[in-house]
Amino acid sequence: MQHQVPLDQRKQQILKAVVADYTRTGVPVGSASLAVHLATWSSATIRNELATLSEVGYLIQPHTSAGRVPSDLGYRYYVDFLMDEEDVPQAVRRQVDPFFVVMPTSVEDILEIAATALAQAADAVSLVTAPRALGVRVKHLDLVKLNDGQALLVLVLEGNLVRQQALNLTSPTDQSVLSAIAAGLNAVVVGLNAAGMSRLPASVGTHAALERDLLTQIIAFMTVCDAQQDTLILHDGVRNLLHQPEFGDVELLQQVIEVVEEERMLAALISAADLDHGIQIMIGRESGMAELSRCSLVLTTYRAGPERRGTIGVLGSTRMAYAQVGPRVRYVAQRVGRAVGRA
Amino acid sequence: MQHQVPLDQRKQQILKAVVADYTRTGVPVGSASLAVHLATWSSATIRNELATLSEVGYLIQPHTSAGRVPSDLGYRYYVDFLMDEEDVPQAVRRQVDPFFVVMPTSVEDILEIAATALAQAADAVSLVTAPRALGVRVKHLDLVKLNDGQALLVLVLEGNLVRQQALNLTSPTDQSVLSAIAAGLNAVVVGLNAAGMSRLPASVGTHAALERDLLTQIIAFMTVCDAQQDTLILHDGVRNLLHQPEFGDVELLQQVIEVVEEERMLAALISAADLDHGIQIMIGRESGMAELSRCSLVLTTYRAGPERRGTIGVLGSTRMAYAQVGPRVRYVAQRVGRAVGRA
DNA sequence: GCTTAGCACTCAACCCTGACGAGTGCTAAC
DNA sequence: GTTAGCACTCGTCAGGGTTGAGTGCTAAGC
Repeated sequence: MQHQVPLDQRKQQILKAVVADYTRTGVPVGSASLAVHLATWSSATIRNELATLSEVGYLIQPHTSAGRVPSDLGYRYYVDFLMDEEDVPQAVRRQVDPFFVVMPTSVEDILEIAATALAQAADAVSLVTAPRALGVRVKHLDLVKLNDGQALLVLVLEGNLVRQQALNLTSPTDQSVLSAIAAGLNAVVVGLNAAGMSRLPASVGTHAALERDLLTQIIAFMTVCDAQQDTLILHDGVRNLLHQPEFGDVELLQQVIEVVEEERMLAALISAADLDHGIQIMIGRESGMAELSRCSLVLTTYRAGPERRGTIGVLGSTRMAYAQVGPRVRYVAQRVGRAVGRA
Repeated sequence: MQHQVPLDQRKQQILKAVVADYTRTGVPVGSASLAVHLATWSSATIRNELATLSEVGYLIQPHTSAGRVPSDLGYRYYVDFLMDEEDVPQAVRRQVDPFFVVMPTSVEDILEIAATALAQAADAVSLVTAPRALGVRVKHLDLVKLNDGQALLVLVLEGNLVRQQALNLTSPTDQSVLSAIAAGLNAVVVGLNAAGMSRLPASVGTHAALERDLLTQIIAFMTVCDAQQDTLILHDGVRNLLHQPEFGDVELLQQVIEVVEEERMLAALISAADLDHGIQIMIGRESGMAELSRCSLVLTTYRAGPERRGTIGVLGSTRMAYAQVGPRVRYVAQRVGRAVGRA
């Protein structure tokens, strides 16, 4: 594949017009219809330019006598240099905002709401990951006796993220003892993350051995939480793919839905994404997944604090309206960040 | 629509053969191919019988010169009187069982796993509701201070179902006070459901007013949990619909996926289902939802105790293999019930 | 030398047609 | 009551002609 050939002014205008037209109609765009929008030049001139744009790989002709369609590379050039991002329209804001006025208590609830809101706002499949627990601190913990051999650990993390896990008891232990241990741990453990907890000095007291053992199990569980966090992906809006003509082909649709439902593959993709600078857009084959060769991903980070970040974005056709989708993803990301931060 | 016309022996055999053939191939079945299976009669005889079966509404002819397809009513007759349920094959058991050997701690995790397992086992969309919280008892509760005006209630219900909710504090209250109140409530509240809690005598002690107020909020929240429980539906396996020829029509597919993603509508349907006797099968338009006119639901109840029941089942094409799907749904339901019961 | 009108050419999409065949209903004979 | 035979129906499919959108190329114009 060629790479980022520089374009003169006119070629840029034409490429931009092709993208705009094709995004709107979904039909390969020909020189004649371009000549209407770009009245400065005749269709013949445009035809010549289209030919060179095809040669350098920015446009593709589905067949000899068809119009042009932007290639992945063409979209890439458009996104990098030509796109004018559009403001999020009032109508969309009014659609999104209500989702965030009800104040849910848990981060999970917020994320689920966000997925629904974004799917609607971007008319695509939305993807949302939980804020990375790495660095997340314990707010409170509790131990509930299950039976002689087990106790249930209830962890309240920052963001009111509640996690539970069965812990093994080395010997039968009363609820009162468990409560005492929980109280003792709460005194020292609050505000620490997994790393901080493992640096705690050995405890003293009547139940030191048991306490130490439980703490080890708790630290292990927190590490598991960290790892799990990365693979959890909520999604919504598969229905939005269905009314798009490019997914009229059921084969294609099936592949995409399988990837979305499988989550694992998306998780790998998303965690590999480099999100430090605003929005990341992966176009077509750039994702590296054959199944998504006709799809693009628009991802960004939401921030609910210096160390609490998650990923949110959409998966849609390569033909999506990037100029609209980007800002909308950012808009929802901002709402989510704020909501998660409050929680 | 006609209703349940009784059939003689031969018509029953023919109807059964039509259902079997059509379920296998997805193609309207003609008299000739039936004559091969039912060697006792000639194709002409069968043709006559097919004609009467069509007249009474059990079969449908897509067009004049096509074979026959079972109508909703035909499937109903088949399911009620003709179907021989098949044992769940070893292969499927071996596919399902591993899902339930890892012991997750929370009911939610089990349900999610169950959805995946059932989707795979039945090759359809699986639907799982949480066990109804009505009658579910509190195992443990805890109060965590959020800020001067709010505390986080963490409820551990039977089945290690953890629920959290922000409660309002009438006045700024220290964590130590909250812990004391939690301890006091734990002493009286454990083992009670919402109804039982509202019958508690007025408490005494230093924080009686606050405690009373919080208890009211807790009871309100538990009631909300009860209601929410009914509308929560997990689903998995939308991908399984895609490789079925009847959903080659994207229109149809879109409607079905919309209903599944919407959840609300399914929740209404499921809660209306009468599940006291084993398995309930809703065929095509029996569900009353136009969008699902080409789909059937096979639902059953899983039991994790006398008062802890949820619904599990599948949504698939009307052309599904009822004789296989029913037992598989029951099989997974049994596993789920057991797993939830242990939790 | 860049632009553009003109023109021949290409090729998917569409429609029409006829052959095919799966399947039917009816009739008459067994 | 059953069945062989037959005319009939109608969807499917392949072939063929037409259409039209769109191209590339060329030659004339500015």
